[in-house]
Order: sequence, then structure tokens, then C-alpha cells
Amino acid sequence: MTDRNQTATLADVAQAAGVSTATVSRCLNEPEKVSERTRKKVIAAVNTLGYAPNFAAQAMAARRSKTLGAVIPTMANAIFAEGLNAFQETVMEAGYTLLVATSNYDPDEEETQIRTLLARGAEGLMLIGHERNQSIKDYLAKRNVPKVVAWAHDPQRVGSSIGFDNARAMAAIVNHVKGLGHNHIALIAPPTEGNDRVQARIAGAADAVGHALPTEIATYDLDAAADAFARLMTLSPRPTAVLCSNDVQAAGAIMQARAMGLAVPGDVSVTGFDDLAIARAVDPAITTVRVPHKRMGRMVAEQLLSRLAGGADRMVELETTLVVRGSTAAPQ
Amino acid sequence: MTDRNQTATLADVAQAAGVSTATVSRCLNEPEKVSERTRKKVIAAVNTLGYAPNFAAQAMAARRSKTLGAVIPTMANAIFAEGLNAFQETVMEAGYTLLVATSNYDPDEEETQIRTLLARGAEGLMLIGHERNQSIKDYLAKRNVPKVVAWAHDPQRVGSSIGFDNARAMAAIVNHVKGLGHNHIALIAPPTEGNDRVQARIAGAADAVGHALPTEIATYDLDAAADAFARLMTLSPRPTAVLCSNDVQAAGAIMQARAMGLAVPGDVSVTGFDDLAIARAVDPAITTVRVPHKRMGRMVAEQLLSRLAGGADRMVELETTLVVRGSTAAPQ
DNA sequence: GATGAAAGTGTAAGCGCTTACATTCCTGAA
DNA sequence: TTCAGGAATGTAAGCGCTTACACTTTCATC
Repeated sequence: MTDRNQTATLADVAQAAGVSTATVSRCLNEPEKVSERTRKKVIAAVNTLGYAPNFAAQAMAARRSKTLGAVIPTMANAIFAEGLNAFQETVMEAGYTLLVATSNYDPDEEETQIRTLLARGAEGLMLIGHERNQSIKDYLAKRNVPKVVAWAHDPQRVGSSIGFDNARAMAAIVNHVKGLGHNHIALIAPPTEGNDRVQARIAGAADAVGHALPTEIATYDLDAAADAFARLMTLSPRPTAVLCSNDVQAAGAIMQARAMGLAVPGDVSVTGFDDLAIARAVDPAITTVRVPHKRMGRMVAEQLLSRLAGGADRMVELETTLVVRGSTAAPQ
Repeated sequence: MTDRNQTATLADVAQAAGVSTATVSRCLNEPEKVSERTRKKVIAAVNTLGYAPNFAAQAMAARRSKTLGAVIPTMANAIFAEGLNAFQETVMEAGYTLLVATSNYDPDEEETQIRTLLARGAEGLMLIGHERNQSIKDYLAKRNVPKVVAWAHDPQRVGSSIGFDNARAMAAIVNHVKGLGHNHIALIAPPTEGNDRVQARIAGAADAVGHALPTEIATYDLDAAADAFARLMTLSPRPTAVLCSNDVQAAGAIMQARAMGLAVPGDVSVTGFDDLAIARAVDPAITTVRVPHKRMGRMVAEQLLSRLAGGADRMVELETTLVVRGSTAAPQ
């Protein structure tokens, strides 16, 4: 801890330029309020000293951090990557920086991450799904932090959200499969706790067929999905269609089908969700639901910025589209 | 901007607990220095007020942020996700928080991201690869910011790095393919500018065969790789093996081969790099190089923390392993 | 040239914390 | 009982910035 990280301060720049710190600050933040002459002097000083503003000091003095936060369940698969990217881009264009945290699908972890982001000065949050601990909901309400919920749409809720109707999207898949003639349909879904998107999908599927479907729980990786698929294949009657909550799981299911010598879609149809790259990479390509991730991310950012500027809450429902590919066909 | 975000401050807690701010601060940061009695009072006050420390103020007063930064090329594919995750976990265990930024494989963008992270108080950085703008190198050197380079190992360089020998890993693939009897080998690689890992891989392949190989450049997505594969198939003699710089590209190549009616590995062998999930999801599964992402991420964090604590620079070379799967076979 | 408004600049008070140093309290040995 | 010395606490000086307010210049107008 010697003089590491020694950095020029505003005062250094001011001295070098022969002006006051106020002028330097203005020059950097509201250049139009400073005369041409002074501006040049200041900029020269900034450059020679390699001055970079200290973020903490800035945030503290101005009492706003120009920072937004996002907490997503995971970075481990691509589900959120694209939306987050679009979110980030939009946010940066507006001069804000983004703090990202992951909750690992754990409500408690999400809560601490939210608190951390807030302590770090996040002025607004993007959150995934509606469901979370009551304590953190209260906290957010009390602090009056603008937030917008993404990846979910539920007209029953209040507040800002940009998302799609998970139940309806799932129902669309079910109807497609039913339309092909399948009567023995089963589900592979990730753990439902704290995940209202998945709950909605399971419920949507049940609604569409009129009863609850046999469901195996698997985490978001190939092997877990493969195991779940194997378990489903022991049921009798054996399902002729397996609907997965995610393309990765669908890929795992297809992988396992291959290992078991079952043809897809000949012996069993498989569907995914999200339309990730992997959906087209596997053989057969996966019938899935395309979610407008990019658009969603961008709209979340816009809505959040609008809330920050005093705008009203808004709920937007985005359309999803069924993408039929080779992994589904009529049962033999 | 009314009284939004009003939050209890240290002073509020101090008043509520009937002690000084210094005591509250100590109670939170060095509890052992405070008597049992006071501690209880303070903790009670903290809870009833819902106090959370203001990060900016903390960082400013203590003149250290307990923050590390990482800038990775992209979150769009899974390449860096796993390593970053491990990095993050290790860093959090040590009580640090992590700031992540993406450069989109653009050196200039990387430079601004690094500056941003530093302005935000990052005390150390994880960077991918050795190659970057001289200006930012100078800046880091001048500010004496501890950094460790990941994903690359180059004995020629100085400083801390945890990585593997990209050239050697690629040579291993080439040797495997050559060993199967292939003489017409081609490459699909991402844009090489500012990406020393890819440059090393291309060079490693060239070394292993004794001459430069026909190479098509494609970004990290299925379609770009598919196009690149199609272009390679127009060469004469037609390559019997296509080595990709990444599993996603390999998946794209296989997808395209299927579309063109070419059998993999019958008509053409394909290899990948990284051993991502997708490598096992596709059919045939991809012969690839397994990189110890998790271990690497963890070691980078440890090395960075050690540097922060005054430790010395260290260069670690990790082993990679060739994983032979169905996508490679002897040429017909 | 005098005048007042507008434009440019400076002064200084914090923002919410940490921490060196000063002060007070408590303990046990003499 | 006394008192040294450690333990517990308080006081107050910043950390590097922004910004209200005060002040000085500039300049068009009369």
C-alpha cells in the first residue's frame, strides 16, 4: 500500500490549469458553461496529468451514481446473455454504467445481491421474474427504487415489466404437439422454487391439456436433462413427446435419446424453449419458442431510464413465436 | 428527485444507538474492538433503521474499494462464463466484489472499459490475453495496477498470467488429425486482430504441419462458421479435416456439412476448442480440447488477491487435454 | 462613457464514511 | 486505596468531488 494507484485529482488539474476546481468540474460536466479559452487549458491539463475522475467521489458529491443494476439467475448458460447485452448497450448509450450480479436461482442470494447493488449506488434495477422474498420487496418499496421485471408478463401484478406470457408460450407448444396427435406428453423443467417463469410454463402446459403432466426436474445442463429424459422413458405409457423448459435441456434429451437408441422425432418428439443457438446446432434441430431477447433487453433499459426520469410504470407483453423444426413429428 | 432513495446513514445509526459514528463504524468493520453491550445496541439500531453502508463513501474514506475488475471479450457465448464464474466466487469469498465489463473483442473498447473499471475503484484486474493497446499498458504500468492475464500463456511475456499454451493445444489437435492420416487440413478461426490466443492457435497449427494452413475467418456464431465451412469446401483439393478455433464454430461447421450432404467424419473431420456443452450435444460429438476453465478462474482470482497483498508475479501454465470424440476419423 | 444583464469564475460547504489521536473507563497489582 | 495501562469510546480531519451562492468580467445598449 505504498503510493500505488496515486492518481491526479481534480485539484491537481485545477492547479495545473490555473483555475478553480469548480471550473474544472464544470468543464468536464457542463462544457457549455465554460469559456473556450479555459476549456482548452483544462483539457490540456487533464491530458498531461492523465486525470480520470474518481467515481466514488463523484457519486457521493452529486448524490447520483449514473449506475443501474441487473441481477440475473446465471451466466452459465446463454439464456440471459443476449438480453443482458442489449440492456447493457442501451444503458451505456444513455451514459449509465451497469452492475451485473447473479443469484444462482436462489432467492436469498438474489436478495443479498440486490442489497449489494443498491449499496453500490444502483439507481434502478432490472430483475428477472416477479417472484422474490417479501423482505426484499418491502425494502425496494421503502427505498422507492425504480425496477423493471423482465422475462415475465403477468397482468395480475403491478409495476413495470417487459416480458412475455410464459404460460401462453408453453400452451402454444403443447397445442402444436397435440395437433400432431400426441397424447402422452411429459415435461422436463428446472427447479421451480422462486422461478415463476417455469411455474407459469408448467401451469400453461397443464391448462392446455386439461391435466397436470408428468414432470421431471433437471438443472440447466445436458447431463441432468439427459437423466430426466431417461426417467421419463421408464413411464408407462411411455411419453411420445417431451417438452423441455429450455433448449439446453432439449439438447440433453435428444442426446440421451440417441444414447438409448430412440429416434427423434420418430420414437419421441422433443421441444425446447428460448431458441438459443444450440437449437439449430443439434440434429434434429429443435422445435422451440423464439423469445425476442434483444428487443426485451432494450425495452427494459428504456423503461428503466424512463422511470428514473420520472416516467410512469408500464407493462409490456412481447410476442413469442413457435419455431417448428425437425425434433417434432406425429407419433408413429 | 424528491426524497427517493433516502437511506439511514452511519450518523443516524449512531444517534439511535446513542454512540458516536466511530463506534458504529468499528462495530461494523472490527467488531472485536467494541464491547458486547455497545455492539448489541448498534446492531439493533442497524436493523431497525435498515441501515446499509454507502459504498462510495466507504471506498472514499478508506481509500480502498474492495473491488476487482474483469474485462472479457464477450458474454454472448459460453467461452468465458465458466471461468468468470469461478473467478467471481473466489473473489467474493475473499470479501471483494467484482465488476465485469465486455470489450466485444475490440482493443479500443477494452481500453475504455479498463479505464472505467479503474475509475470505479477496481484495485486489480483480470484481463484476457496479452495483446492490447500500448497506451493502456502504459497507463496500467504507471498506475501500478495489479493485473493478471488469463486464457493465455506466453513465457516471453512478463507479469502474472494463468493460462495455457494455445499454440501447443492446437498442435495437439493437428497431430491427432495428422495421425489419422489427414493431409488436407483447413482452419476456421475468429478475427485475429487483438486476439493473441487465436493468433497462437493458427501459428501452432502451421508449425505442426510445417506450413500455413488455408484459413477462413468467421465470428463466433453458427451461421458465420457455416459460411466459412462452405467456402473451405470449395477449395481443391478439398480439405478432409476442418479445425475450428471454438466449439460453436465446429457445431456450425457440422451443421453446414449436414446441409451440404457431407458426412462427418466420413467425408470431413471437424474439431473444436474449449469443450463447451455444445460439443457433446451435437451429433457427432466434437473432438476438442478441454480447457480447465474453472481451475483457471479460481487461480486467476487467487493470484490477483496475492498480488494485492504484495505477492510476486507468477506465471502458471495449465495443461489442456485433447478429447477425442466422434467428429474425427481417418479420411476415406 | 455609463449601465445592467448575461456569462464566466471562484469560494466553500458538504456528501457518508474511516481512522489517527485524544479522552474516558475499567481492571488488577501494589 | 491507588494508579498504571489496556480497553472502549469519542472527536474531528479528511477522502475527491459537485454545486449553491457570491463575485467578477464582458458586452450590447443607451
